[in-house]
Formats: sequence, structure tokens, C-alpha cells
Amino acid sequence: MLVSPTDSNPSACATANVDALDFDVAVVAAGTLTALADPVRLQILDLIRRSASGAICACTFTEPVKRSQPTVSHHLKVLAEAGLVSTERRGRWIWYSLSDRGRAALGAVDVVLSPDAMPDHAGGLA
Amino acid sequence: MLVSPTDSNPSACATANVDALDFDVAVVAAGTLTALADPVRLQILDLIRRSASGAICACTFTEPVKRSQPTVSHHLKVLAEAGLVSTERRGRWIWYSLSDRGRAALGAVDVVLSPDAMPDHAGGLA
DNA sequence: GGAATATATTGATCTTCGTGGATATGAATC
DNA sequence: GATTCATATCCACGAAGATCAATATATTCC
Repeated sequence: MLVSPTDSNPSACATANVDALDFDVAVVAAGTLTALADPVRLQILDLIRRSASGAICACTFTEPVKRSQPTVSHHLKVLAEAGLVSTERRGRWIWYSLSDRGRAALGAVDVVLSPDAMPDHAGGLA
Repeated sequence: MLVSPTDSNPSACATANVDALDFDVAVVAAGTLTALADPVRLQILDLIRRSASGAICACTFTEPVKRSQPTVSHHLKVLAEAGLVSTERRGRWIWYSLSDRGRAALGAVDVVLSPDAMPDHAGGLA
């Protein structure tokens, strides 16, 4: 617990007697957040979530997100490496769906952007 | 809604008839997530949350996060510009506390890293 | 006012990342 | 096997960010 002598000695700064969150744990968390922290990837995740069957073939993304095929492929790889999406081959195409972590992460993003937390915006991502 | 002809014509790829999430909205969301997506900043936010009074003076961070004073100042600025922390001058020092958005965001990070969403880790940040 | 000190800014370096053209890989169809 | 096509990889470039030494700014105390 941190020392916070606000009353006894208001002019003195508190000394930290607490260790910070373990750096390696923080790195893992930051890694997942980095995978989420890109507008195109958020668009991709949102497209998957709003899909009828819960899965979308990779070829579907380029048009709505207005990015080239290599760029989309790159973003899909980042999302897959972060464990946010899973893939399944169907014939000639590869279909992407949200993993459990991806669903939880997207829900968390909604919380961060909810009206309560963000008065200047309406609703979450959708 | 996306077209997903899995049964009627399994060999054909679905055509997207849906617009992606508005790019500007996605940029705002990604901005908040970018502010969160750094291990040192997660450590800082966690230190504030675990503090006794809910506020910590800036001078407290350098030691536990093992970064220089300018680096800590930079991270605090990023967090403040993202609206995740708020500041208050107390005499010679500046105290940082979590804003409502910051509290919500940290809670969301916990969700993302919860055992359910992340089987290979125990508990959230704390 | 001047010294001391807490915090912010500047400048520079190094790394990471988003992007797309060109190309490679791989699976399916004929 | 050859062709077709969906996806991935390679390569290069520009932008953004993390870091810290040096310095500036600002506030308090004497």
C-alpha cells in the first residue's frame, strides 16, 4: 500500500513502498492491447462480430476497410498471433471468427468507449 | 448483415454488403487503446489504483517503474491526454488520480486478461 | 529576491509499426 | 500436371513512439 500523508504532513511527498505490477505481466497485457489499438483491426474485429454466421472469409475485408490485400493479411496475422481470432479453411477460402479472448476483448473495448466512460460519444463500437 | 452462403453454395465466397465501423470512431477507440498499450503506463495506472487515497504524486513513480523522470513525465502526459488520469496540484507536488474513463479502462483491461479470457495467466493485473 | 526542487520540454536515437507493390505459397479445379 | 485464385511473405519506406541526458519552467521556502 502506498503512503499518502495528506493530513499529517501535507507538504511532504509520499514515499512509495509498493512494487509496481510485474513488468512481464504488463508486457503481455500491453501486447494484447497493442493488437487492439489499430483502427483497421478494430474494424475487422467489428465486422466479424456483426457477421451473420460469426465467421467471415478473409477476402471480404479489403473492400470495407479500404486497405490492400497484403495490409489486411498483415492485420489478420497480428490478430491471430494475439489470439483474438481463429481461422478455419473452407474450400478455397479461409474464414476468420472471434476467439473467446477476442470476444472478451471487443466487449472490453465497448466498455471503455461506453457513454459512461466517454460522454462525447454515443454507444460502443457498433 | 454479411452474406454467408455456407450451405447453398459452399464453394463461393460471401460478398460483403456491410459498411465497416466508421473509421473516425475506430481511430478514437484505437487512440485510447494505444494510451493503454504500454507496460509502463499499465504499471502507472495500476499503482494509482492500488494507492491508499486514490491519488499519487508524480515523484512516486520513477522508482517502482524503473524509468527516468522525463520518461515518467512523458507517460503521464500520454495518460492525461487520453483522459485516463486527472491531476491536482498539492503544494510543490502534482498528484495523479484515475478519471472515470481511466477506472473503466483499467477494469476493461482486467476483463481482457481475466482467467476466462486468458487461460495461461492467473487473475487480472493485480 | 534567491536557492531548492518538482515537473515539463527539447533534442536525439533507436525501435516498432502501418502500408502497399511485387512475389511466393498453397489449395482447388479442370 | 497445369491453371486459377485466395492468402501469405518479402521488401522498402515513412510515421510514430519509447527512452534518456540536458535544459527549461514553475512553485515553494528561506
